[in-house]
Amino acid sequence: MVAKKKMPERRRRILGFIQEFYSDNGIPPTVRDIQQACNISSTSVVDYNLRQLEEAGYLNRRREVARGIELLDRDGEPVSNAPRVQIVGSIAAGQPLPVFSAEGGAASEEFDTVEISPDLPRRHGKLFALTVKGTSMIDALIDDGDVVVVKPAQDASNGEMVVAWLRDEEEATLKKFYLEGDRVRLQPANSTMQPIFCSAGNVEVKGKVVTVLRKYG
Amino acid sequence: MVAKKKMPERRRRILGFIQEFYSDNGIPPTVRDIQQACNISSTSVVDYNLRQLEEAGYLNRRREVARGIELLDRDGEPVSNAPRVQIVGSIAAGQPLPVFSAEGGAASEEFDTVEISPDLPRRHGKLFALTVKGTSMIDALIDDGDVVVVKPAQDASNGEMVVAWLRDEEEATLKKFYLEGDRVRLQPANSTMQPIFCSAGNVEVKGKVVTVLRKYG
DNA sequence: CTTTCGATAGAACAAAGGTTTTATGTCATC
DNA sequence: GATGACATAAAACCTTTGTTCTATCGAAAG
Repeated sequence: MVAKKKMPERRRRILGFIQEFYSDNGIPPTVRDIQQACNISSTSVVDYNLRQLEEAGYLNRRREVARGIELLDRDGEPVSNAPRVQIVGSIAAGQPLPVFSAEGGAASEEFDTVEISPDLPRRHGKLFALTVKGTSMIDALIDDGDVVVVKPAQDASNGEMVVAWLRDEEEATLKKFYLEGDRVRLQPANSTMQPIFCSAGNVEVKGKVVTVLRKYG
Repeated sequence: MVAKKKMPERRRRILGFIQEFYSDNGIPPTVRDIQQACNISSTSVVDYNLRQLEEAGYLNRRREVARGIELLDRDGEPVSNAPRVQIVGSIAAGQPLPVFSAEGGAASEEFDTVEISPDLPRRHGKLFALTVKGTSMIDALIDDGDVVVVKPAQDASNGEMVVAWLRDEEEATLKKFYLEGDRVRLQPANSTMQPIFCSAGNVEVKGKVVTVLRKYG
């Protein structure tokens, strides 16, 4: 059994950045890209850390090739070049949502991600994902364990599926959004279920649902 | 309307090579990679042709960046190398399923396809997809218009989500499969719904559900 | 207190890779 | 035969980018 030491903070950050950069740009970052993004003073430090990461099996470096960094998965296989979005937290009735740092501040140390279709970020830009806990979204045809991919937004047009935060109830939910006069109708995706009505002031749109990912098996 | 002249052979070759190289290596080729692969005597010739291709909208060059070639599709959007699966038909209660030509003969050029995550074919091999018509699958958390990605199979292990054909009822459905003695329990994904029981002989497994795709907006 | 080791720095070097410059060849057109 | 767009060459040039060298620092080990 290979001992798994805890990875230094900076190293983890580097790994995350490579992932993000590759998703965003379709090509791996250079040593200096990493240096800049992670506030590292010298390229040699980046090189040092990359060597460590390579030895630990997290990546592969093609020598004598520019941008030769290749991320590996846990089986040592090259990671797919499909874009990935971060799972920034979970959503469940009654639980507060995680803070949305759409800008992706220096925070976000967890690099739990899901692979998505390349056309999603192309069409919608920056995205994030939430894990659904529990079956409270069952009326939106979303099951426990499903992952919801969301585009950040503060408002919505009628008929769009949104992540809505109900202030009074202190509850997050996924519903279709309809503004009707001074109140909002939140319609479950499931046509056999009844809508929720509440005052416009009570509804805070957090984002629009782009897709749902469900794992079988 | 922009006149579309026929592209010189060499240029077509270059374009093809870039595509192939990127698929194989996960990073775009350098000017010199192209030069070598296409038997071109000088990098300047490659550069010249790349400029032509860029002007014609086939690709994008990020200046002052190594390996900055980015292929574009007909809409001028970055091309995706994500795999696609064919939508071979639709599934709805009471309707026969389309014939499964798992081998996917040379026929069927006309079919719609959906883009999927690269890890799906990597894990499951050859796949196909079905459009869900109507809300009869609502108990499986699958809505009208959803697309179900399926791996061909003739049998299933307990707990797997399958495309099942019920002989007597002449009905296709999506359920979790459980063989219990001489009968089969078909359990909806939705835990609030009741299972269906029927004789093992009445159930014909057509495939295992790998994922569900739902479009919002 | 010294040694050792992981981690960080700064600077320079060297190879890779994008771009430019200048020259040549081809072919259709007038 | 001259003209000009189009394509090809060879070689140099210079920025980007990977790599190396040497030095420092703190914490754990002896």
